[in-house]
Amino acid sequence: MARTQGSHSDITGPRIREAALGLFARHGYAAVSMRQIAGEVGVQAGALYNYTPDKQSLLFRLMRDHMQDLLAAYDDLDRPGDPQEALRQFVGFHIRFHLQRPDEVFIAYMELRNLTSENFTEIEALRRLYEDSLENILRKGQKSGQFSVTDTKITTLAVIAMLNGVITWYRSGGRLSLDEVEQVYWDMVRRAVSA
Amino acid sequence: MARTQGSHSDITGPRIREAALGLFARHGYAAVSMRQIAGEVGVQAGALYNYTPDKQSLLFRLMRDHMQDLLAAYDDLDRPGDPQEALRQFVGFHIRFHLQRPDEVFIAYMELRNLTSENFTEIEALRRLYEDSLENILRKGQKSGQFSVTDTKITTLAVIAMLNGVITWYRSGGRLSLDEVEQVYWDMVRRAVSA
DNA sequence: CTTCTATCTGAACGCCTGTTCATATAAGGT
DNA sequence: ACCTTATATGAACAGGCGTTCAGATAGAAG
Repeated sequence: MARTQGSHSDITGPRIREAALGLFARHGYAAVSMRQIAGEVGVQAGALYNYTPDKQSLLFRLMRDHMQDLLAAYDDLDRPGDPQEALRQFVGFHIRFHLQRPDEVFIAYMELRNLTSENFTEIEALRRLYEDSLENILRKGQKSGQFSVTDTKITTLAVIAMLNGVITWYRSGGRLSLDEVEQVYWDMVRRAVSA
Repeated sequence: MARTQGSHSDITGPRIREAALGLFARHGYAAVSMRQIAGEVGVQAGALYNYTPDKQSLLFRLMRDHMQDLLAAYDDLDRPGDPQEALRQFVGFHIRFHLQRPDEVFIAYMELRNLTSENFTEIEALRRLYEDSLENILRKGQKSGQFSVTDTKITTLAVIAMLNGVITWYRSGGRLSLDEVEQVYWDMVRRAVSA
C-alpha cells in the first residue's frame, strides 16, 4: 500500500525529524540507520528521501534549526543594560532553554564531528554568535569594573561548559527544582566573575 | 605471509590500542571499523582478534584503563590537608592530566552510550570515585567555613564540567601557556566556592 | 466519476560490517 | 637443523548500510 490514511507530507516530515532527533541523541548519528528512523515513523526507508536528500542533511538541519532557535529566543529577550543583570539573565535563559531541549543540545555538541566540513563551519559560526553574546556581557562588566575576569574568551567558554553540565544530570522531579538549580549556578557564576 | 619481521604480540597489542584510541576519538566508536584500525596498524582485520575478543572490549578497556590511570595518578599525590590547597591541587592536576590525554578524555565522555550496560556501570563507578574526591574537598571546606557552596554534589559536577571545557579549546603553543590557563581556571573555581 | 499527482512501497544496487577459521609462516627452543 | 607455537593472512559468512527507482495507491481537483 502507499499513501496510507492520514499520512501527509506535513505530518510525516516532522515525525521523521522527531524520530531522528531521539535516535541520534540516544545512540549517536553513526549508530542509527535510516531503516531505524523509518521504522519509528512507521514507514519504509525509501520514503525518508521525500523529506531529506540524505542522512547527513537530516543531522545538519536538526543542528542548524536548534542553533537558530537558540539565537532567536535569546534575541527576543529584553536585555538589561547592567552587566550583572544581563549575566543573571543569560544564566537563567541558558539553563532553562537547554533543559527544555535535552536531545537537541546533546546532538549539537556530540555530533559535530559527524558533520561534513561545510556543515561544521556553518554550525560553528552559529555557536560562535551565541558565545559572543555572553562574551560581550563579560567585557562590558569588566570595563565597568563590576567583573574581574582575566580572559573574557576563556571565561565565556568556562561558564558555558559549566552551565551545559546541568543537562547531564538534571532530571525534573529530582532533588532540586529548576529555580533552585538556577540559583545555585547563578551563585557560582556571579562569584566566579565578580570583582 | 604471516608473522612478518619484527612483529610481535607485545608490539602489535599496544599499536592496536593506540590506533583504536586515535580513530575512536576522531571519528567516534560507531563510525570506525575494525578494518580501519587494522589498516592503521598494518595488519589484516582478523589479526585484531588475537588481542581483543571483540570491538566492544577494545573500547571498554581503553576507557577503563584511562579511568584507572586517572585515579591512580591522583592517589599518588601528597594531598594537602587544607581544603583550599587541596582544591587548588585538584584543579591543577585535573587540567594537566586531561590535557596530556585529550583522546582518552574525549572518548571517556563521548562514548559512554556505546558501552554495553555492564561496561557502562563499571566505568560510571570509576568516574564516581573521582568525582567523590572533589566532593570530599568541597565538603571539608564547607565544614571548616572556608567554602560556601549551596550543594556540594552540584558544585562538584559544575566544577568538573567547567574544567573539562578546557580540552575542547586548548592547544599547546596557543595564546596562553599551561600555567596561565591553570591560573585563570583556579581563579574562577576559587571565587565560585569561596565564602 | 475520472484524472492527476503527491506519497509510499518493496525490491534492488554495490558496498561495508564484525567476526570466524583453515592455512601459512617466521621466530624460539632444543 | 628440526620442531613447536605464536602470530598473521585472506577468504568467507550472514547481515546491515545508504540510496535509488519503477510501480502502486490514495486523496484532491475538475
